[in-house]
Amino acid sequence: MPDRQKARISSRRRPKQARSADLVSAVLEAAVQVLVKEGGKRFTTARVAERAGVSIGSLYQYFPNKASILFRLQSDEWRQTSALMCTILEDAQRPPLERLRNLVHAFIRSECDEAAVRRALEEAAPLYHESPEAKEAQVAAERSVDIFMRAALPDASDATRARAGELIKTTLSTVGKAFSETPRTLAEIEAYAEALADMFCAYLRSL
Amino acid sequence: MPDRQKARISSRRRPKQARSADLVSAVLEAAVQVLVKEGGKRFTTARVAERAGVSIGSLYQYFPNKASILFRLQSDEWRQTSALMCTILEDAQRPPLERLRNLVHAFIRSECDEAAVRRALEEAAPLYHESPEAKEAQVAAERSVDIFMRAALPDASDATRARAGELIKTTLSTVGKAFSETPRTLAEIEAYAEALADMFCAYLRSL
Amino acid sequence: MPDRQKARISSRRRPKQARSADLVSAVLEAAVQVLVKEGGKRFTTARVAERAGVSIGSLYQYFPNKASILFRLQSDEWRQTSALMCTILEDAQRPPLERLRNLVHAFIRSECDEAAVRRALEEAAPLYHESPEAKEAQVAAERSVDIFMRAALPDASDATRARAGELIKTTLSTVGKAFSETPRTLAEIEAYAEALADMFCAYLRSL
Amino acid sequence: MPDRQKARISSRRRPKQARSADLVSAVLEAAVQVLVKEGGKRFTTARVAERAGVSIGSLYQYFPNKASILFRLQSDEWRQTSALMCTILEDAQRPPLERLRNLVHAFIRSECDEAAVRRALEEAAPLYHESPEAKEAQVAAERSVDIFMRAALPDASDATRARAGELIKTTLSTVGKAFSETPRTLAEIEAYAEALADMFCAYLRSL
DNA sequence: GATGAATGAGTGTTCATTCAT
DNA sequence: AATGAATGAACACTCATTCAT
Repeated sequence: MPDRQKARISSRRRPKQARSADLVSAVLEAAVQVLVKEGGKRFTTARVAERAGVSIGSLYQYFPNKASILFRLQSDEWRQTSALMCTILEDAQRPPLERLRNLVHAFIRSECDEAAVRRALEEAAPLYHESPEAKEAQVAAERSVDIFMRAALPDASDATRARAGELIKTTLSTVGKAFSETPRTLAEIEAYAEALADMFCAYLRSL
Repeated sequence: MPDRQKARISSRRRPKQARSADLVSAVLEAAVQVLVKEGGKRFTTARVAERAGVSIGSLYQYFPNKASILFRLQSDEWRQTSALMCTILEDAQRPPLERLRNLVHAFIRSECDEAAVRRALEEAAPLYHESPEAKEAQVAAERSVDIFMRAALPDASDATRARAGELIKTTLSTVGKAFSETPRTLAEIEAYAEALADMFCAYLRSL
Repeated sequence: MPDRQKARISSRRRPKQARSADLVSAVLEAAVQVLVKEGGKRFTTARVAERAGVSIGSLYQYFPNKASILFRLQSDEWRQTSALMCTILEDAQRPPLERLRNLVHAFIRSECDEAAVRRALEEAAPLYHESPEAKEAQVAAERSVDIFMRAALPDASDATRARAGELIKTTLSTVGKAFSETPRTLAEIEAYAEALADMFCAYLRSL
Repeated sequence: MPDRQKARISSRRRPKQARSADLVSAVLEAAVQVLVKEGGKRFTTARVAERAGVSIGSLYQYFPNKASILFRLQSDEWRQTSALMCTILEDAQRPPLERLRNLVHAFIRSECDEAAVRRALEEAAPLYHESPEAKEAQVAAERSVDIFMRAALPDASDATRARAGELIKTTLSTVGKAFSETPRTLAEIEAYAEALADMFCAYLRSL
């Protein structure tokens, strides 16, 4: 279907799609603002549309319902975090455990940055862990972790490696989330990340 | 009917408390059912009252508002978990790392048992981390952890010990929560708990 | 019916009735307190009963409904005010216009004293102007006014006298009410009463 | 249908305002009906919306809360009454006391007309004496009264004039209100207004 | 395509009153 | 007679979503 392809290729320049992209990003930015300034309970479509300078009707043209806005916010965040993880974990220049240590620091820092939005997001809606878009990013991250684990535990069995990878991934993300729930100083962040990295390294070395 | 009489005798002494206790527990049970069967979004005072076979008015006689029901559910759970932790951690019979391993297993199992309610609870309301009742249980748990850490890391500095204790506590609770979010087989539970315990032990040994 | 009379005569000493009188007055006092401290909107039977140290059931034994409490408060006040008016107006010692001047002063002062209760009373319920008990007191006051008017306007026609009496009565009560709506200093009270009395005297002299 | 077209043309210019004005006036009319037919206690937003043929949601689009409806009714009335007073009092053609007499008659008549709504209004809510809109009208009326009093009492001191003006204003409004509380015949209205005017004139002449 | 007025089901909560004990 | 737990109708107000223009 060449037409379709043409459309896709040229899409970025077509005025409608450009406009819709503007609208979508305006809505998303507004959503973040509403979330942070008003809290999850006061996160309403009307308020988002108003702050975005867009009519509710238009908002509903691009987002089928309120959940889809929150959902989109969440998967965007996931995508960013995944990209970060991939970049650091795949840095073949450095030895595995140093990469892991870097990852932990970067991740904890990034969690603390995004804490306000994340908190409001959770307050506003049940979290959408199962979204297809989120899955995509997760798969990429998963692959990076696998590659990393193979480098870190070259001699372990596949099962051990999988379990350890899973555990580290979960620990990093949930502990990072919990830690960032309270506002932290830079020093606290570094100290906590260091301890967490210590734990991971000790664990990997023990396997 | 001697049983009945006994019951009568003991309830006649404190008729109010007994009746109100019935009502309170009926409401709490109903709340759990509504939470699990309908989800957090459909958790309404009316639905809880109806399922409890109680009028809304009566519900509001014992719970000042909707949040207080959720809150109560949560702090009851907290109390149980804390008690469990204290019991295991303070078991001076066993060496520290064995106690830790036992704790991890018990905790993960208990998290999986309570997963449905917990999930719905989070969906229904921002979690009430700061409740005085919850605090009390937390303080007891904290103390147990301190005692345990002193046994596990007798030679470490106070700062190291505190940080390690904090990290293990957070990791156990958040990872347990995340793990229990998806339904698990017994085998999965055991394997995961074992890996987590391994990580903790490796960490403590490394300090 | 002698039995009935006996009962009536001894009523004050019979323990039951004494108790009920206590209860009634406790409720009425509590009602005033609730009215003043909580405002008309928060004037509920439960709150009144609680402050009176009485069960709601008992309250309802003596007052058929919430309105009847407010109603009773109101007619008690009316009775007091009427008594005051009668006393002053019928004071044959003084010339009519002096009596009128005294009445105006006394009335305005008394209105200012009772302002808080009156305001809350109005806020709590539509006023019960038509109560039989209130009527009784009003009739007595009416009679005093008539007597007074005859003394003040001996030569006027009955119609004129009736109209003037009616007008002065209404003016005194409504203007007094309006004036006392805002808190006043003693000096303000005296000045206002003086002006009002001036107006009445000028009016009566002109007839 | 030229009339229709004219209407259309003028409404097309401000379609929002025209429609919203319709809705607002429909709600206000419905509010008056509910107030008069059902009484202040049964004055609910739902009933008003229903009688106005409008959804509750729409009602709340134009009135932020129940009080605002009552409030609007009240201030509209105030505005009308103020305009009436200004017109009559500032009529420099006639001598002051004749203007006053005219005012009293007009005012009492208007009070009797509006009695039903006013009564229900009072029953429905504590009166909103302090509204900014009401204030505006009151200020205009105040000014008219000042001008009038200067014409009526050119030689009195400022203090005397102020007090007399205040007293007459209060008396007229409160007595008018009380008088109109009961349904009256035209003859009664005239007679009462005459007596009231007599009292005012006698008072002013006496100063 | 864009708008935003209109909708109305749904929410948490109160409180006058009843009635079994 | 006294109690106070139980009732449930009623309320003000919100907000996701639709659809006529």
